[in-house]
Amino acid sequence: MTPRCVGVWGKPNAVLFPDWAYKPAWSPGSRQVQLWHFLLELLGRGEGAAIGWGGEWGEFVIRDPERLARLWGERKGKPHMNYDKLSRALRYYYNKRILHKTKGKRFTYKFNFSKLILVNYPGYPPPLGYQVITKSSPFLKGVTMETLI
DNA sequence: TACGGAAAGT
DNA sequence: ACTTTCCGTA
Repeated sequence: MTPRCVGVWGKPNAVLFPDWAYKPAWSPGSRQVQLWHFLLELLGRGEGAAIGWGGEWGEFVIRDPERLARLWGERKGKPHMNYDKLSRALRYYYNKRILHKTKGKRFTYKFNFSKLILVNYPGYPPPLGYQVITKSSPFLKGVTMETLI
């Protein structure tokens, strides 16, 4: 099992999550990408046209909602995807504690990284050019690994 | 813009 | 299970 996806919080710092994050429990063989994986992919690539990190830890801003929806639709083979429907999927993340809304800030949401288990996966090297988060990573600002998990 | 119920799709 | 689709409501 290797880490499959990389999200970046201000290069060169990186966030890894393991292979099993792609697999819904009901379907061990499924590799269907989930929306929050996709968002972290785009954020990690620093492709700032559609989406970018916000000012706080885990916060992100959708800069071009319909463009983001189009990209998501392409990934999932849903040509009629739009922001209305994508945002409904984001709202389903509220109860699951994967995301919450940054109230008062347009198109701004925030990852609940503590729930996402976005910590380094011990025993595996980071992809080239990336750095694994550790307890002492300065941008964690005093948040411990135990807190994140 | 944003929310969340309801039902359908994969 | 995780959306996608649709839509009434605030």
